[in-house]
Amino acid sequence: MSESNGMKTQQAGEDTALALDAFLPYRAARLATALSRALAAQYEQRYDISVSEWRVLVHLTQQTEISVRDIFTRVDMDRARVTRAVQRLAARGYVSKLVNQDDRRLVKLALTTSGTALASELSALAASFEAEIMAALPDGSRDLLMAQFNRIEAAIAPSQPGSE
Amino acid sequence: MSESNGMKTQQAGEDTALALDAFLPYRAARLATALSRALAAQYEQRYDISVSEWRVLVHLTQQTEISVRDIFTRVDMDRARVTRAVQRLAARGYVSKLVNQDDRRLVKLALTTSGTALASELSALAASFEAEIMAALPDGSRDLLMAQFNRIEAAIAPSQPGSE
DNA sequence: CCATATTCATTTCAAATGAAATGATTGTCA
DNA sequence: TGACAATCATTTCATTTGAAATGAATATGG
Repeated sequence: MSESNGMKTQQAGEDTALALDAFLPYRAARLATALSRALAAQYEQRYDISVSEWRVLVHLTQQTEISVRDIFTRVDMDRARVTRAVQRLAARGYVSKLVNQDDRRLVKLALTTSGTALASELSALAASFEAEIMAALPDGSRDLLMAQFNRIEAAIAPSQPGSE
Repeated sequence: MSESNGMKTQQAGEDTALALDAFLPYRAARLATALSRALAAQYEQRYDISVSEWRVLVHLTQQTEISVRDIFTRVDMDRARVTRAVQRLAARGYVSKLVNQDDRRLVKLALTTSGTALASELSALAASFEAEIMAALPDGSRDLLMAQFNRIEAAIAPSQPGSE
């Protein structure tokens, strides 16, 4: 680097300073990546599963015979990401992918036997990971947090452009 | 697609099902991207500023004469991301970049006059964005949320491998 | 019916990302 | 002092990402 420059610099006035540490969007992002990293550390190498794949697996645990669209509309991933996660899972035999004969544009996804087994292990891991964290919070924190999250998401949604 | 396959599929047992909608890491990630997207929609095209750049700008608002390291250790971005955000901001005259003469490995970052002006506008935008959301929550929710976030992050940290 | 629009899943392509390599500088300690 | 380690910012490179293009299938409306 060598850009000796003569630009004037200036300290921001106190009035305009935003407290980043108390700014919700920033803190939410920081929390999310911290949680995601810590959890992923527990399964990524052990099971060779990415976050995207994990989400698809868990989603298939809740509902089977489902399409790519069903997943990405519910799971905060775009089409491409779901498609790619499913490809990797199918290639490894965890997920079966069939054409829906009622509407041949749709794909019919389901866990295979080994996929079900894997999802069970991952779910157990995830549950205990979360339990460990919640243990550090007062009772009832989980419900309170979820209620707050719901309200925040609801407050954002209205101004959002149509979901697609 | 044509992989007609004969894999057996199987519905996961109820006992192993994880409620994704009540799973903290997932909900935190969903909340974070929703907030980030909604906020970014307000400044990205208008000011042509990315999320990374926004974070660097706001951080420089809090503390000036700072190094790349100072930022990425506090702001949940890796070195490369900070370096690149700073490059773009410097190229556009919002940030000045000088060599720290006390330790010539370090860079000395500061907002320029126009950078300060931009940061002020962005901070105001961010504050009102957040205020609008918090208005939808009961009084005291912000402090409660921050306290919960702090506790959760603290609960994660111990098991984390060294910060680098 | 046929033409056109719409809805899916996938692929393409450019941009963003982050881990590791690099080069420059400073610290350490024998 | 002089070798070696450590630290910092940047760059490199392979991977991931997501917006838009594509192709296939279905819906719609004349």
